Amino acid sequence: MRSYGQYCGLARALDIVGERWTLLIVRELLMGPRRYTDLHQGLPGIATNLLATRLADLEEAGLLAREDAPPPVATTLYRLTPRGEELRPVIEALGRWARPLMAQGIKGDAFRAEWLTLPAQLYLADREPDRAATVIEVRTGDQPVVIEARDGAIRTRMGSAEDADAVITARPDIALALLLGRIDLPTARARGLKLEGNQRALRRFKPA
Amino acid sequence: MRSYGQYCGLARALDIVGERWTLLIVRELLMGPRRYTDLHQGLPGIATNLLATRLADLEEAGLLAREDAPPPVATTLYRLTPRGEELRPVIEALGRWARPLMAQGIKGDAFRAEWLTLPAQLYLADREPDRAATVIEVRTGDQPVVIEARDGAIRTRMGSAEDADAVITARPDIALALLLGRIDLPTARARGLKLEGNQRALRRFKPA
DNA sequence: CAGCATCCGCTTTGATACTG
DNA sequence: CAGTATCAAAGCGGATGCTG
Repeated sequence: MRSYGQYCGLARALDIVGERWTLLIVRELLMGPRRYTDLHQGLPGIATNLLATRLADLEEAGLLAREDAPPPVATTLYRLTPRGEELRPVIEALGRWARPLMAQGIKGDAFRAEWLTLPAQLYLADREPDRAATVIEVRTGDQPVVIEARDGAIRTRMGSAEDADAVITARPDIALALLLGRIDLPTARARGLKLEGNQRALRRFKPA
Repeated sequence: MRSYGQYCGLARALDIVGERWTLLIVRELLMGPRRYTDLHQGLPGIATNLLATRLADLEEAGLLAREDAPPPVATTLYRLTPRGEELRPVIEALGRWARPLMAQGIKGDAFRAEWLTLPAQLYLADREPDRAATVIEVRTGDQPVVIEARDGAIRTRMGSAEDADAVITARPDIALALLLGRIDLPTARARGLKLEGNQRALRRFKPA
């Protein structure tokens, strides 16, 4: 554990969460407790030994705790402690700063549908908070995601929606550009996006 | 420039500002334009070649720009671009998260008076916004700092105050603990703190 | 002296293989 | 499934040298 050796809040924070991969591990755990294998799959590119040492460091720093999963599965789960959860505003601030970076397209980068949660929460707002909920399903590759506008808030969850108002199938950067109004529907379609259901559902979402 | 290669805002942000020392350089520049030598002194422990490459990376990423200082000095200044300034909320979020870490005392860490700016802004509030300004000078070692409560806001600046209501001379962790109300004045005095002037001036400040 | 670039020993990281 | 072991490559810290 190398330290900056400075009596400065930023430096001490970075002593704990500033190493490579650490905040990305926290990102994964902010979506709920995970098994080692889940984390490894959610962090493409990380070496397994690094993941193991980071988890040990985070546990020692009091940001996460191991726990035994309930009987049927009987494995180890990693869960953020309250102190670890307190990093959410940090990750949100970085996520907001990153908005222009997401507009640059996916290039050759890896992508997991779970990662849509962050931009959906940070970049989208509900244009019509007083109307009944609008639900869309987004299919970008590995897993479908449900994005829902309800009561002025945006919620996301993994999985399919029986009652989706619309279903988008597209590359993640195209889907995001459409939802954020950076491109219009014809342009998105020209870039391979498929839309089923009621296309008016999209208007429910506006850039935050 | 190593990349995580993930289409995720957090990962892309960390591709740019996640390397060692980078956010600490931004911390320095958030306090105003600096010369190379100022930066080197404000970042105890950084290797000079690392500072040079980080500055080049930050310039290429559009977060800072070099400029020539006005005639009398005639040197190069490094200044954050607007995009670089937008990192302020990120550093503030990390600074807030670090609050318990600052309570752990200075241990053997290096300290610069300028670093008091962050905790003063983030951890202190004005208890009596309607009264005339209260000004205190804090002497912690290298340079004096002025902390001022005025109109409900906390301001800091480097230097001395002619008209200070009180002057504190102490180790930075002791001064901070006193201002934040974590220890009382007798305890602080027992730990070597000296207070001149009106000790009621301290009551103007409360923990944020 | 300010502003780097170069070199060297050490630490961290990444890729892969292996184990209970 | 959940890691540990191994080793090469990259990154870092410190010292020193170069250039205006």
